[in-house]
Amino acid sequence: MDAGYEAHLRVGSVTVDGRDVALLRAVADHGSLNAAATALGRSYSRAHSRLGDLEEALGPLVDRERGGADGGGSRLTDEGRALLARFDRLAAALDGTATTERLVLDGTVLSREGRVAVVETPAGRVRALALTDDDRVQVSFRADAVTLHRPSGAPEGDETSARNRFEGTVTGVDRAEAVAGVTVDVGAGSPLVVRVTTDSLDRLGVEAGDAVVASFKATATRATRAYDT
Amino acid sequence: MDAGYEAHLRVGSVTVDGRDVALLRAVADHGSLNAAATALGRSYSRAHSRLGDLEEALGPLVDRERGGADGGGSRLTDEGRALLARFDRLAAALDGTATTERLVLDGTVLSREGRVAVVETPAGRVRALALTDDDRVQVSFRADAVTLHRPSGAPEGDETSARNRFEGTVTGVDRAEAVAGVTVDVGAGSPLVVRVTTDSLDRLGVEAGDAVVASFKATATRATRAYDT
DNA sequence: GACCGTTGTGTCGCCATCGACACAACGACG
DNA sequence: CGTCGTTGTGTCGATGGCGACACAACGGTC
Repeated sequence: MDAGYEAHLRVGSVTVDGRDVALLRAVADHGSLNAAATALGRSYSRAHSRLGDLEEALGPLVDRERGGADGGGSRLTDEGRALLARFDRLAAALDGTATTERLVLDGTVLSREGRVAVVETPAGRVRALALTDDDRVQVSFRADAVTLHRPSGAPEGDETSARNRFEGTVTGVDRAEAVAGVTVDVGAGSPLVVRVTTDSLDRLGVEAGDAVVASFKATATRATRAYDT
Repeated sequence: MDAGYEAHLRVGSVTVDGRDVALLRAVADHGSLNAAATALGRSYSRAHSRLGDLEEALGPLVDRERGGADGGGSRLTDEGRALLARFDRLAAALDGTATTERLVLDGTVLSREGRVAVVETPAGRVRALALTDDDRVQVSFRADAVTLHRPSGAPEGDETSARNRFEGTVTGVDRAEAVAGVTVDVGAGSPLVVRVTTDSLDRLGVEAGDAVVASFKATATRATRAYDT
């Protein structure tokens, strides 16, 4: 069971999705809407009308020329390129969250203050952004939202804004291409996985068996409904 | 122009989306598939067949009983509840990234090592996960991925895994319900926004005009194509 | 002036999806 | 044994989206 998403940008009445972006990108690559549509296996007429709808809401996205020795063609405007960049950033952000592993802890809410809740979990107390009013929750946060520290250099509460902290021992290091996964036993049922660059890993000098401190921000952790019973 | 997404979980041949989850949730609330379908304005027959497709791929999701004084009814199985919890976590994660503001910096890649690139930006050098082979990139990261430090307590390079760091001065603090947005001038065109709990803010004692250090992890920052000309 | 590959329109029909509807089976309860 | 509100099926028609296709307009080039 793997997680996925479909990104879109909503502007006024239209929502531009990955399909639209693929079309624009193909226009940029092929130099004509006709070639772009056929390259994507789509009909020109549909692509044309869709592009018209997009431009009605977003302003000119492509410069079009017709006639001439080569028959004409279409190229992206600056706005069109900006839209591609914007969508790429959104896709990058979403892709990161859909594919990045998360640590999930069962817990119960002890207190709330606005959207911030203090949750008791097997690994300790955690502050999280609560998205439910239930008190039985699951607390989760991303593997790349956790920063590792040596116990000696771990920050005290008053000096940093990352006040969720677990102390634990490293159980394994999985080095991949420039990025490593460090698994830390923090006393919970499942281990905490932290994504770190291999570079950082070497500087920290962390190995299996070492004691480390893992810290992460309350605003980066979420509490959702547990749905038990 | 606001960003959005459509979450789904892919299992084998079916993809369960928000519509399916809404149906399951309605079943849990109303105690029968019939009531759930009508409550959602959907036809029973379609809801029934869709549920059958889901269960064919996922195993039993609802306990169904027919007959009896009350005519019978349906209730979620443990697997069904687990699916709801799983989807809620995914939705929470995606919702966080789609709505959380990001700082975007234009930059050029100086060097690469695997997927990790060193990028020169107006605010300084940054390590990021590169999603493109282009050298003209935009570096972006989430407002809740940045941790603030007092200059005195800011960690040195060897003691933490968060090695991207900007020094700057606070230009404003926007307190909302339990969460505050701190804007920091880091020398780039647009200011850096950091999401912090008001509690952390008070502990740090940060006010406008103060010098602070902002740190964030390379694995939490992305480099995407800039698309200029 | 003919040619060519575009852009710009409109129409037609296919196909998937979904609501609407009809009807059998079920089983506890009065 | 009849009643009732379910579950379990199937069919029909409306709707929307999209490909396929046809055809005019355009404007450099040969």
